[in-house]
Amino acid sequence: MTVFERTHAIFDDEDVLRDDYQPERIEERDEELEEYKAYFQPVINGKQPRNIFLYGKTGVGKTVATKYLLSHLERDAERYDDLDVTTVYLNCEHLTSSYRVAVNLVNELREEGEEISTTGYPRDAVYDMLWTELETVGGTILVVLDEIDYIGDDDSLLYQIPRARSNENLHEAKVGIIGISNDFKFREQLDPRVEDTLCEREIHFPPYDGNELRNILEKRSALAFEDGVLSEDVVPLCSALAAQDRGSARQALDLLFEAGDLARRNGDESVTEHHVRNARARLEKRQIEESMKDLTSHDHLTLYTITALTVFGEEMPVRRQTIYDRYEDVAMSTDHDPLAMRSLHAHLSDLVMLGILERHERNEGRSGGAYYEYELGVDLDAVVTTLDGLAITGNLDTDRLRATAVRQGLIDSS
DNA sequence: TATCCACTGGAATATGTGGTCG
DNA sequence: CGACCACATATTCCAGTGGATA
Repeated sequence: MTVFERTHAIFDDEDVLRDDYQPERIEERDEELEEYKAYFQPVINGKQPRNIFLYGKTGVGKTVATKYLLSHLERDAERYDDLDVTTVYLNCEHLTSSYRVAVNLVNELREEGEEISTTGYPRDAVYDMLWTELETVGGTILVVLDEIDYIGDDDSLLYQIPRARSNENLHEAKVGIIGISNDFKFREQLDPRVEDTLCEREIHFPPYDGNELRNILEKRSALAFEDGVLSEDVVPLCSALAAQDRGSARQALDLLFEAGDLARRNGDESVTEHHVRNARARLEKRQIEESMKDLTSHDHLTLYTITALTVFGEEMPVRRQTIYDRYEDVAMSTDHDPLAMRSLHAHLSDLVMLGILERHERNEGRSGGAYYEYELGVDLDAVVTTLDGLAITGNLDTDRLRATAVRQGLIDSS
């Protein structure tokens, strides 16, 4: 009997498919890079840097292009003795105010161990610290604020930075902001004065089409996979699926990686269309589960309530009052104080925004009035799996939930 | 066409948490 | 310690809303 068997290596270097991989060459973005490069020219000439605003959906090369150009810029600037270029990269994900972004910038610029805490200081004190740090660094400083739309409508920092010199907050340092956003509407919600300065140069990154994605995937897969393990139709399929959806290279690369990973785990010799299709389903499910994990406890209770209503035979979709009645019981049985109706309503709206719930508007006029009806907007299996892993549902019977759902054919029994 | 139902959702305000500073 | 700060969440209050019906 054979105990050990040689497995087939699928990947040569899987890191090439990862999010943080920085390719030697950026594919399919020649025009954008050309434009982008031109906007950096003043920096090399020793002038005040321009503020630049990049926008485009996720996975269309904004961040990769930025990191690529900035690393070249820093390197090329070293050839000039009178030039001192520093870049600071900050991802603003979850930083929902100017204050938080400022705190994170200060910490980014400070030595390890010298960081400040995220609350407690007056706003102006943090801004002063920021000016001090920027002055200490001096020279030309390019601040990249990725996913800047998280900052919402509190844009005072974006107003202050470009004006720091004329307000005598900065003397030595020349600061330029590079704002990156997924959401073009963000621009419109800015204060007009901020929009003027921040968006003085802007570049749009369009989604990739199928052919572009195919080229990108071919270049990457040549490095990532062992020779000959990809069957012919894998790259075209990943490209086509991603192109149909959002035109995101990120998505196409994730799909390719996941397909390879599945093949590896199954001990298969090659990656086939079949793996890609499975990978897609797995990624979708995982994405739903991820999005549900960072919700608040009352979001989870709300979600549990609706799931329970779905599984235990309530007529779907359900109205708010029905949800609320059940929710009160659920909250009590898990040692939570039930929230007021208005708050539950807010949680329902949040879940709708996240696509986890669906909401239908109904209006029965004088006799019935206007109201919403809610139901789950995502795969029931994914919801039950997530709820099962949560601490708050400890004394709720998620096993019975799943068993009942399976019995009713709402979930596959696998 | 005015009415009226059963909500919705904005705004002001309150509460609780985790922090600085003198 | 007490005064103060930022922020996430809740609560309270209530002016709309849109369409079936009298």
